[in-house]
Amino acid sequence: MKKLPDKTVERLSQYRRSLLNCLANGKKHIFSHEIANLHHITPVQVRRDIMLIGYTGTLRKGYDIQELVDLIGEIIDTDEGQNVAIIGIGNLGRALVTYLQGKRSKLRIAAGFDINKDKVDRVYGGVQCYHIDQLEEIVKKENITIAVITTPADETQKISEMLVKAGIRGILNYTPTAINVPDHVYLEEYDMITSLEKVAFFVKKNSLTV
Amino acid sequence: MKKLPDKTVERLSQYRRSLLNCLANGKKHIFSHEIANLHHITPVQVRRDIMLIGYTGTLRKGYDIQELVDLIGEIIDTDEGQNVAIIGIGNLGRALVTYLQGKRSKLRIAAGFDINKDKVDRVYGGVQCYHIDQLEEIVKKENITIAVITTPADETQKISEMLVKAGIRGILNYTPTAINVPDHVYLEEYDMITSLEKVAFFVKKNSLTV
DNA sequence: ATTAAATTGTTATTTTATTAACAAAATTTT
DNA sequence: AAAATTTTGTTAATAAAATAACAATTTAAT
Ligand SMILES: NC(=O)c1ccc[n+]([C@@H]2O[C@H](COP(=O)([O-])OP(=O)(O)OC[C@H]3O[C@@H](n4cnc5c(N)ncnc54)[C@H](O)[C@@H]3O)[C@@H](O)[C@H]2O)c1
Ligand SMILES: NC(=O)c1ccc[n+]([C@@H]2O[C@H](COP(=O)([O-])OP(=O)(O)OC[C@H]3O[C@@H](n4cnc5c(N)ncnc54)[C@H](O)[C@@H]3O)[C@@H](O)[C@H]2O)c1
Repeated sequence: MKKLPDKTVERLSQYRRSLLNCLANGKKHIFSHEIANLHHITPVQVRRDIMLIGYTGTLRKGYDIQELVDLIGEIIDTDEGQNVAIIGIGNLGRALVTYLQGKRSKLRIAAGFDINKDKVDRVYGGVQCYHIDQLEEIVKKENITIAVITTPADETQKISEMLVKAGIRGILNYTPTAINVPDHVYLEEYDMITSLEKVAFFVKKNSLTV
Repeated sequence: MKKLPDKTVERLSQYRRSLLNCLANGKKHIFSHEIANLHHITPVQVRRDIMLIGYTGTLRKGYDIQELVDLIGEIIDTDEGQNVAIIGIGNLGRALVTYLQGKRSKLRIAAGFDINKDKVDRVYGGVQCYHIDQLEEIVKKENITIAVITTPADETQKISEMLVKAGIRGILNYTPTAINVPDHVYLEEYDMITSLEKVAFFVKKNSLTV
């Protein structure tokens, strides 16, 4: 398959989320404009994305939801699934563990890591918390490929180096400190303040233009 | 000023975050390539963004950090600041309150809302939690313009309608249920699973192409 | 049986975003 | 003093993403 646009990959994940929801409600088929409505985009965008992954719906019935879900799975997921570690079992880390665990069959939260004695060796939302010193050992043992960083900001760079050294292949960084990783490690960073400030900016703009 | 590209607005927020950090470390000036390194982008992108907001650095010294921070503030913030409500004081809501409160002088977390008797009338991270029935009253009293939704997913649509009715101007939705709002309300949605799946996809892709 | 309506799939066009190119100015080196 | 270097600011070019246009097909309506 030819290279999928980044934005298409993102949207496929979003489509699957709502498609799974439809399935849960007993819905079997869906039209491009229905998907579009669920995601604030145009039906053409939806059809184009679906075209790019080589799926074909049926005229008048639309897309078979289960087939589409399966195909998106083939694109995003690996057969065996990937194991994920949460680094820093604080407020956000714990919230994430409970949110993510069990949500996707091919993403397993395999371990948490912390430095605080009170947290180490406890279980949070079904996930074992290890001491950060055991990172490399557990990453290897559990075949963890992805890490989510939710430690204090000033630990971020150090943690990211440990993760790279341990052989992690992808990092999702929720701390406000940007990090640098080698090319073979995929990095995604997100800061909630930026989302909030984006909202603030457009609210301000709208009030001015009205 | 002419319309700023969406992406520029996002980056300005990110620049400010790291610039504030530089200031805190006593740094006074910064070059475009330094900002670029902190955000995994090119120096040209940085200069272009800064050009768009009409700021001019000095050759050989770069940008005056304080001036740049102030100017970004003039763009993103309002003079009086905006008040924010967090709807749903669960795991994520509480994490957010403690994270956001006091981080930006022009964004004040003015109230939390929940439906659970145990949470109502308590204070979390300095923020008073009210019953959701008091939404409209408090939104008006505290002049709240922005809401962050962190309730269970099946409450999302109902909550968003209440928010619109209460006069909220911008919504940041962290639940996995997309919502629909009128044009005059700015909506931003984010799902952590999509970020995680994006990482998963690119990790998979990288392992294949190596 | 014909026409109209709905819907997909795909190419073409437009818009938005990023990157490249380079002139201008300040500083440093020779 | 002249040449080289560094860095900004801006326009031009390219790339990526979104939208529009429309043919093709199926079903429904007349
Ligand atoms: N709370 C939020 O909603 C939120 C939102 C966005 C970003 N963040 C960021 O996420 C990070 C975590 O936020 P939080 O509110 O959960 O903070 P927190 O203090 O509650 O949690 C941090 C956890 O990391 C652990 N830790 C510290 N050093 C460590 C190390 N070297 N190795 C492993 N674990 C270590 C601490 O023991 C603690 O359990 C912060 O950087 C924060 O800025 C938080
Ligand atoms: N926990 C995470 O890291 C995470 C990450 C991404 C998204 N989310 C989403 O964020 C939402 C909250 O997650 P959580 O883990 O904090 O859940 P939670 O159950 O801990 O918190 C939900 C809170 O909302 C309150 N609530 C319920 N109905 C309400 C109503 N009608 N009005 C006001 N408050 C109401 C509940 O009393 C509870 O306090 C969920 O939709 C979840 O899918 C969570």
